[in-house]
Amino acid sequence: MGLGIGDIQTTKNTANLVADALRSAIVQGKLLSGQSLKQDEIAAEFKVSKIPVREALVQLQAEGLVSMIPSRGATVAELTLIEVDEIYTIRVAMESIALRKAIPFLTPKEVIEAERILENIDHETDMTKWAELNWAYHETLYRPSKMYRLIQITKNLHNNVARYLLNNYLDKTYLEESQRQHRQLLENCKDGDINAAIATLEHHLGDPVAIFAEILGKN
Amino acid sequence: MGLGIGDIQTTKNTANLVADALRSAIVQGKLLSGQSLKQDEIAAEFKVSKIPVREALVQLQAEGLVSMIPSRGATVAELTLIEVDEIYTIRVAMESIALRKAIPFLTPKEVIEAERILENIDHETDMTKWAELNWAYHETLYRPSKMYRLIQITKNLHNNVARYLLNNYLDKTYLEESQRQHRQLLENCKDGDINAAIATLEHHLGDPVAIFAEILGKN
DNA sequence: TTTCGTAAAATCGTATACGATTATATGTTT
DNA sequence: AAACATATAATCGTATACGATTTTACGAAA
Repeated sequence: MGLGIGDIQTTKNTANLVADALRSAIVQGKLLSGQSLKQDEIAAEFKVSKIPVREALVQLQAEGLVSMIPSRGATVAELTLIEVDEIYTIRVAMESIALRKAIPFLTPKEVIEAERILENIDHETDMTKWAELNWAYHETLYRPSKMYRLIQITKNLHNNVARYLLNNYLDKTYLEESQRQHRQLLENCKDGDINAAIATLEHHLGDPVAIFAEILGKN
Repeated sequence: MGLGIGDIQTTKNTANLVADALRSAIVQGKLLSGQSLKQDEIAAEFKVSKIPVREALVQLQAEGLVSMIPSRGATVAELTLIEVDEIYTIRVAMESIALRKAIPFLTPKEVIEAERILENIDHETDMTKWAELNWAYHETLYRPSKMYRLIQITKNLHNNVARYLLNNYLDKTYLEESQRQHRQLLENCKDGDINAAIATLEHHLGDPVAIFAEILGKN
């Protein structure tokens, strides 16, 4: 049956809940890159034993958010600019595939949902929620592709760069430009213009990389 | 520091070893799709407790090889043909990126290694080892790209379809054709002809999908 | 026979405990 | 003071134990 976003998620076990909490903290930048993640500390914080904490860390390591070295512990994964660039390169390819496949199957349902999310983004001031809405918007456009694996991989990559975005990048000028691009992308999708949509997406995902490179150049 | 194939892997813990063993068994088809993976059984088999077994299962779930439902256990992940198709679509995109980035940095070292692997494939009769060598060949060509995340993701995808390949697909005709394509790809790479290399790769990765679709049509 | 309910068995989930490994502190020698 | 050795503390890794959940077996009722 595979993955699939619509899968019935029964109840989560403790490890899943811990992983969710740690993932949020990392993506939001509350846990900084390189910071050590001590099993006992985390276990105490969540009032659980180390067993589910270890499982959560293994999960997050697989997602690229945590680095683990046997017997030496876990840390919040660090990202070099080269890796950020790699991630955006992968994202452009993956999300282009998703768009190409999804656009012919896009229905008013997704369009309306996307528009609703864009309005929420307009009024959102909390950057953490902004990042969540940002991904929710993109995923809405990709979902009709039914390429759930691709979407999951891309979401992980998005989580990995979200920290960079939130810490180094977001100013009002960018946020407005980002929204303009979101709206243009949605227009392209509504028109069924796949090539235009992909071009807009490439532009949209290229901007952050350009700015990161500039930041790097200054140091 | 990130992932990176060259990372110093200190000693592996028990969970890593169990994950390695289970991964091999799944990729080789010794554990069949849908088969349940009981923690106590696996723990007894490897003469360890359930704790590292659970961590191994979480790891393999993240790789897409295992499905887990809380309180109900783990099974070897099943793959629909639609998912196999999705995986090959992603692989073509990812490996094209890797080739494009790698070819300008390809050195005689990788060329010689790739040729050596191809000779080994010629003489390999064990299909399990054939699959390993097959990936080793591809990875050799991608490594100069230094896109270690992309390579890791792609390797996982390869592992996911290897079962299909090994069970439904491999006959002498295909193996010979596959090797012809491998050698053509290597020539394209040596020539520095990126577009030709990508075209060969697309053809190489398209063949299995076509055959799978044919199998599906019969059922 | 089928359906339902209940009891028993199997299996999962995790807290506790303790040995193993690594990191840190302290003192000694050069 | 710097380098090394040793002792101590901190942390990781996992076996054991036991409660919780799910599955299975079995008998009663429809």
